[in-house]
Amino acid sequence: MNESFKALSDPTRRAIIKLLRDKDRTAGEIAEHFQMTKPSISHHLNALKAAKLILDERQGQNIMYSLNTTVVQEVMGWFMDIIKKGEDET
Amino acid sequence: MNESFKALSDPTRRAIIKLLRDKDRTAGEIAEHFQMTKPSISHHLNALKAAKLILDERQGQNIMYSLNTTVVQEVMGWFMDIIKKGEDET
DNA sequence: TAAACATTTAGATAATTATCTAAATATCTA
DNA sequence: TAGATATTTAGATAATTATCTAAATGTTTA
Repeated sequence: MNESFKALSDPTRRAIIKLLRDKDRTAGEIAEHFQMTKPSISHHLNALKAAKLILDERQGQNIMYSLNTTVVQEVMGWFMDIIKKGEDET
Repeated sequence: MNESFKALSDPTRRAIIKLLRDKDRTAGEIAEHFQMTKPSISHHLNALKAAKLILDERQGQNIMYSLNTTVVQEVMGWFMDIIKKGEDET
């Protein structure tokens, strides 16, 4: 969970997640959306991968990245937990 | 929003939020829960305050901190947005 | 008003991280 | 198999951040 929060603390990485929300994309396609070198994007992809927020699969020359919605939901659960407590105080 | 995510990337700060979920607490009460100096906790409280995730109000000698659930919900909304997209793809 | 208490601010240091360039790895195609 | 393409890894550097001690600020009470 800590890895996830750390991964999400960077705006570039959150933007990558939003890109992957729509459809799976290769590392190159992802990199195109940013004014940053490919190695830097690769570094960010690694952080997201370490947190299991995204999944990678090689497809020929490309590596296709996809969103791991399960883990996104897990993190969202942390927030739900914060919000919901207090409800049962009635 | 970036401030919020940055603030949430630290485990101490997330623990502080969980403490405030149950009830409002003074800076001293919060500090008691951690093996860390009060200035360090103050630094973390500042980060949370900068993100508007918590609110502070002086009460005599103490400063009482409380959770700003509105902002917590806003951040949770970011996750909802990630998850919900794809639903309307049917 | 002086002493005590609660908290923050300032300044220093060590650790982490974001980014770059250069080089390595993996795959495809001619 | 050689060259082209896609991506990552390595190594360096600059910026950010977490933490500490010491000092300052604000409040209460005797």
